[in-house]
Amino acid sequence: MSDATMTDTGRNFIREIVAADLASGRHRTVVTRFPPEPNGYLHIGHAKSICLNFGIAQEFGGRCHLRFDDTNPTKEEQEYIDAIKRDVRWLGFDWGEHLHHASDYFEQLYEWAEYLIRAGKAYVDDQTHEQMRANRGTLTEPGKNSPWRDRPVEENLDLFRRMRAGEFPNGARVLRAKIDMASGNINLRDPVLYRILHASHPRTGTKWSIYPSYDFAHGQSDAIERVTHSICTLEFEDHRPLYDWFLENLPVPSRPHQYEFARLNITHTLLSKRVLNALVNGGYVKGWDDPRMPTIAGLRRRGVPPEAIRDFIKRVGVAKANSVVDSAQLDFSVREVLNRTAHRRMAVLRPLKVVLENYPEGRSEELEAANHPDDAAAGTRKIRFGRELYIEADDFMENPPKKFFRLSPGAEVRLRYAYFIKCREAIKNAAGEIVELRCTYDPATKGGNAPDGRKVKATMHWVSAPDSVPAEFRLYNPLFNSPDPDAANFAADLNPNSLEVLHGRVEPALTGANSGGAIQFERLGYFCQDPDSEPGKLVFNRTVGLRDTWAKLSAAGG
RNA sequence: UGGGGCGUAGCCAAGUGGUAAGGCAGCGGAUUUUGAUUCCGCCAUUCCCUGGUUCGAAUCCAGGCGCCCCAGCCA
Repeated sequence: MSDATMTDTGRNFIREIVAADLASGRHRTVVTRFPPEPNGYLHIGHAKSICLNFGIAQEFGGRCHLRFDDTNPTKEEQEYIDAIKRDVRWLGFDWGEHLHHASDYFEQLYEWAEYLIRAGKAYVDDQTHEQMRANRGTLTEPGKNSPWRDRPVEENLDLFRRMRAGEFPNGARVLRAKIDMASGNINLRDPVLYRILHASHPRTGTKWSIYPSYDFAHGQSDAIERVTHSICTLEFEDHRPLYDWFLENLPVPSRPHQYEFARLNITHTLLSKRVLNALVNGGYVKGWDDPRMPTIAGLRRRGVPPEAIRDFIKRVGVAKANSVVDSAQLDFSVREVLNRTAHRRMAVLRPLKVVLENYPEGRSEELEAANHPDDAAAGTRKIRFGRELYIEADDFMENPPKKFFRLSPGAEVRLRYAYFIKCREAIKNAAGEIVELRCTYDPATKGGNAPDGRKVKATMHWVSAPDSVPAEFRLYNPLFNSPDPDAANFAADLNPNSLEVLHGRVEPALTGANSGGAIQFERLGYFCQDPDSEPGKLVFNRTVGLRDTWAKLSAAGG
């Protein structure tokens, strides 16, 4: 199934705007852009913007640019630029020739700043940071004009050029637009266009000692690139009048328009670069790609396929209402893709030894197992069966409750692809813990069917004791205890049990065969071999579990 | 009487004057060599509230209420 044939439930009002603009002839081709600031790794919230921007361009035969909004060199790093490019590609999108940077336009932006000065629409302000803040007014009171607001054009030009030349220290002066200090929209109270920053930029080095603000760079960059639809999140709604003001007062080559949508929120997940940064720097996780992280890199390492992320984004829709999507929704999309594609293998997370007393010692045999129950093309593999096996400890209960239909004393179950077995006795150690099961097998049931037609209620997974290999299983729980943690004190909501490590066993067929995609350990869920595990050591990250109605029944006490 | 947005089921989300789509979650049931998958069925007499207009309102009008964003020389 391709993305196009997947259920697309959510409405997307932006797609409708684009379709209407194309139909009316307002635009001949649609041009969008994904404009990250390279100050951190991309997370699944960014995936919404990426899928939206690239998706719309794709759908309408237009193009989508990748543009780094690199106007603040104090926060930006090359590592992030590289990671962002890698993640966008991995998600399945291609910007073609259109890799751009706001810094590509620094010279043009500077010229436009002088243009505004000459038009009497911008001025150099000598006020201190504190004075500016004090004169900005409040949410309910208007601001006051700066004493420097009516400085002559020539003086503004001279000062601005000297700012560029690096004559003044950080913070000494700024260039401001002359709009309206009494506006109800605070963005229009003479916003800052340029500030002095003696900092080295990842791309322009030390060439500049002044840098444009987001507001002065964004819309003009869109115009230079002939972006038609500049799609951003809701918090920029207030900036739209300013975005438009620049485009109307500058000789820009095209007239883009800004549209806003609600950002993505997911339960048990914090999607803010500030918090993710703190998690990495505070050592709460191993890095930006820790499988517990909601970053694209973390999800990838966990084994989430890009198709699942695209499907998830498509399902949640694009609207303007603030919302929090249930993480079960993401799990569903992951399972949806993995169920179709992941090969099946058997494994035990908590091994319990089973000895088949009537199976001849020293003998073993080879059985055939399907790699995928619904896809014969996935082929089969051979697995070894013998007298000593391991089953999942959870699959045995000495005193089973009603409706437990796996192994218990006297009960008969099927070992998948193998034989029916019956439990005779549970052996315990001095502490009273069950350490081994003595069972018998029915040789007539080879392959898993009884010639006399008798049925069993359960089919269990297993591995051969001598032939299986040890493996480490990492089970990831939500990083946060609270469904909706407070970003202000995320540390208080951190879940100390976000990582659980188990030492179990897997089929040897797994060794080396699994680099890349996730596999399903039958009944245990989907796992991905950790790309960073030591050579020769098998480490599996749990991508997502299976729906487990038995777990629900027992949790409910049923 | 600062400005800008948003309120449809437990969670997302369509619907824009003709009698409440779809998905997730949940709940029943069938099939099943994964308690998975798949398949069937159920799940809003009502759309934040109150009035009004209309034959007819989630949709239009008026007035309320609630939530989010904005006072960086961050983006």
